[in-house]
Amino acid sequence: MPLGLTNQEMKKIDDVVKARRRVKQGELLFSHGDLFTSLYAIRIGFFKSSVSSEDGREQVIGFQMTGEIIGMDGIVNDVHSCNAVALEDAEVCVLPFAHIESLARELPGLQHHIHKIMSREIVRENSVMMLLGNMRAEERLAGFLLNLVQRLHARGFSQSEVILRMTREEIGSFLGMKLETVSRTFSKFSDAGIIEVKQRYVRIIQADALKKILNLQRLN
Amino acid sequence: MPLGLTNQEMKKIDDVVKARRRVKQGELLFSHGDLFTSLYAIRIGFFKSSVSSEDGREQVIGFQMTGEIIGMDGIVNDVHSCNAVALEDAEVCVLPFAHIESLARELPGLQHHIHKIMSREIVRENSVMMLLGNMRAEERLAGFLLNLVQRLHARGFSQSEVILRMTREEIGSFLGMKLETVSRTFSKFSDAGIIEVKQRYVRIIQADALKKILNLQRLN
DNA sequence: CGAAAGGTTGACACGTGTCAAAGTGGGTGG
DNA sequence: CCACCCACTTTGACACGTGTCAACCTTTCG
Repeated sequence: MPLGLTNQEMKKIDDVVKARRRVKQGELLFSHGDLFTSLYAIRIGFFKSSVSSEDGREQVIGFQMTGEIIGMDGIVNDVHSCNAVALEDAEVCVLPFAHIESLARELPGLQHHIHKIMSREIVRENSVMMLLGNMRAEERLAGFLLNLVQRLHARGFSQSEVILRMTREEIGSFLGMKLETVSRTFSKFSDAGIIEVKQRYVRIIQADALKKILNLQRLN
Repeated sequence: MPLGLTNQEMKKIDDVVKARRRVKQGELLFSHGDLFTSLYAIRIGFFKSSVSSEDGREQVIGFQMTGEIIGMDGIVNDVHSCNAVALEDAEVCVLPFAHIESLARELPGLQHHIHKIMSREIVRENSVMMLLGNMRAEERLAGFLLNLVQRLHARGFSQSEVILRMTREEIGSFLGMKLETVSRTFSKFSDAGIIEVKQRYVRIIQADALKKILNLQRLN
């Protein structure tokens, strides 16, 4: 909320944001079919969001971390269409959407902020579609790693070291590839000296090499 | 706008919606880097939206038709991040976003409507991610065709016949496959008696068969 | 300490990409 | 108004990246 607000206005927002909810590792924050009432602002922890097809296949549509907002899929039909699972013990602010809307009518800055958050999600998904539609395994994984460390870095963490919160299978689901291919591609990067991998631990040695893989795709 | 509004309120909305813009076939409504000022409601015509990577590859992220709203990608950074091209002569309503926002503060129904539109776009992209990440060529094309005729049918057109407005290459870009694979998959469906194809003309003979291909994916 | 879950690696299969050639249709200029 | 041309589509042969299946290794947790 980076906006010039009076104390009174800040207080109104604080009131909406009061409720907290803890979600243990592996538990659902919400799932497909749940009534939509609120958005959630992640305070602590790491989530994955996914949709599933009628025949049971899962597609991870994103990984969310501290400061990000989830639940916007539920607005259109008053029912959530995707699942949100905590990948580690987590805590969220519950933001009752009806309150948000009424507050947004009073506070133009808040209103615009909400529009931006939804637009950002649309733009993010656009770039995931590029990744899924146009890129090969190496490019996908390079893009995934760079995006992940960039977001972690923005939150004060290392830009070269990560402990992954998700399995190879979940990474693969997100990137549209099988877990074996994820594992093999990690190994390939490791053999090339671009990263160091040991299970969930990943250290990026040559970020430039990853960027190169991401951009100059078809030139190898 | 399916909402109980007074005449006065309707008039305010009409004022915002007054401006029109014509876009000829092949022309851009907006493109990557353009300043964002407005959303656009399609009155007539058929559009494709796409993003492009730094090395020039294009990913079609959607096809939009009458009644749909485009341009929401621009809100987050005040700059459009994707391109919108008319696939046939088209006309849109220009909806200046600042006006929309101020009006939405007065009219809760309009406000919620806007949130729904953005949420619907997020949900749509979720299902495209499922398609790109989990499905094979036949399933993708089946899903594409069913979605297309369903939307056309909702607008009063036939639910079994379509004249495609886009090339095989554009379909392929959207579905994450090459144009030859699109063509081959059309032929395969045609050989199976599921559809009739002649260039841009497609007639769906067995919608059930398409639905079956879409759901029972890995059971062939 | 043992079992279960997750990760790595190998061999092979298969779907889709690539490259090439030929067919089709619509728009435009003569 | 017709014919040519160009963009688009179809189809074939082959290549290659990723999926599949299986075995084995590592780590975590009860």
